[in-house]
Amino acid sequence: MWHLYEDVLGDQWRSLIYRKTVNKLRSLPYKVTSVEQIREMYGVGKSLVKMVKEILGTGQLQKLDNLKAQVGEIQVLGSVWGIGAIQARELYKKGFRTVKDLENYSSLTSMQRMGVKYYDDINLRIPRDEVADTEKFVRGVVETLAPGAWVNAAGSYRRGKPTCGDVDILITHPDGSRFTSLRCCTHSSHLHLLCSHQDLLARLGGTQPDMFMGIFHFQGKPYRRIDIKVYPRHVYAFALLAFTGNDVLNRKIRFLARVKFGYKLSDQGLFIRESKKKDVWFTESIPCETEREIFEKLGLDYPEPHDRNW
DNA sequence: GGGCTGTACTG
DNA sequence: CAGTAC
DNA sequence: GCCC
Repeated sequence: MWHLYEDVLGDQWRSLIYRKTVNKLRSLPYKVTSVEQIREMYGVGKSLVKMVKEILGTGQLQKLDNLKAQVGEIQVLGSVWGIGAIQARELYKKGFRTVKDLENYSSLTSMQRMGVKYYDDINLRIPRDEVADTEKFVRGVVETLAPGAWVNAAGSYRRGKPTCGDVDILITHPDGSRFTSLRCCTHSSHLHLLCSHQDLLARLGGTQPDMFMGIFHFQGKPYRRIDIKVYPRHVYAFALLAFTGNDVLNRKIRFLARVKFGYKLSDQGLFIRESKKKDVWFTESIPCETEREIFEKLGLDYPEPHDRNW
């Protein structure tokens, strides 16, 4: 249901609530059999209780069935990488119905084109072993470019998930002076190094040289979504935290950082908000070498990556 | 009623 | 800027 | 959607 709100209706807030609630109920140590078990839960209000009640009673949810019927084929369009709710509806209006319909449509962005081309592969889950192999492979390539560099697969892989939706790789170098050579990793010239192994298919996004978002083809496996990002060492802990996620955890701690401390937390640091009269600006980042330090600065217990699946 | 993370890309 | 993605 |  939250997919519907995300991909078709473009209601990110309902989508978020539904997703959070499903995860919440799923993570309970018992199976929900009565609404009394959830009535008091924070973040579960009248509407959700009602929905759960209906599901428990009838085994289905009318609202969802109606929605599905209404939305029909638009959802498929909205589930393409690079196509959001608005474009999905636009395309539907123009007569497109399936992903295949989009194959020869010229007015797609490069991201959408790739999303269409590899639609089936991209939507497959990736076994974590394969992510580990990919990480190892990238590490090998990077090592030849900048010996001593750190290469870590983040994302759901790092959170210990058995399968992943994409591969998210972070790179840094403990020696700052080596960093410049490292940034080349995401430059097209060095992506060619990866390409020469017939593994990296295409470059996309990021004129900024330290990020790559694209498609990866590895060892005859299906085509996979991969992000590679290069960060300077002094920011690495923040990047690792941000791209390990999950996103709900990020939002939670960023929100807390702001309202409780007046901080701004992002993948590039922890900044103190300064203001004088109307002007607001931020300080240099509070230095943190490790994720643990970041949590400490925010007065939070350190959660292991596998405890960040919110 | 208004906020709900913060950042960067494309077009 | 809107739209999309992470 | 929920919470303030």
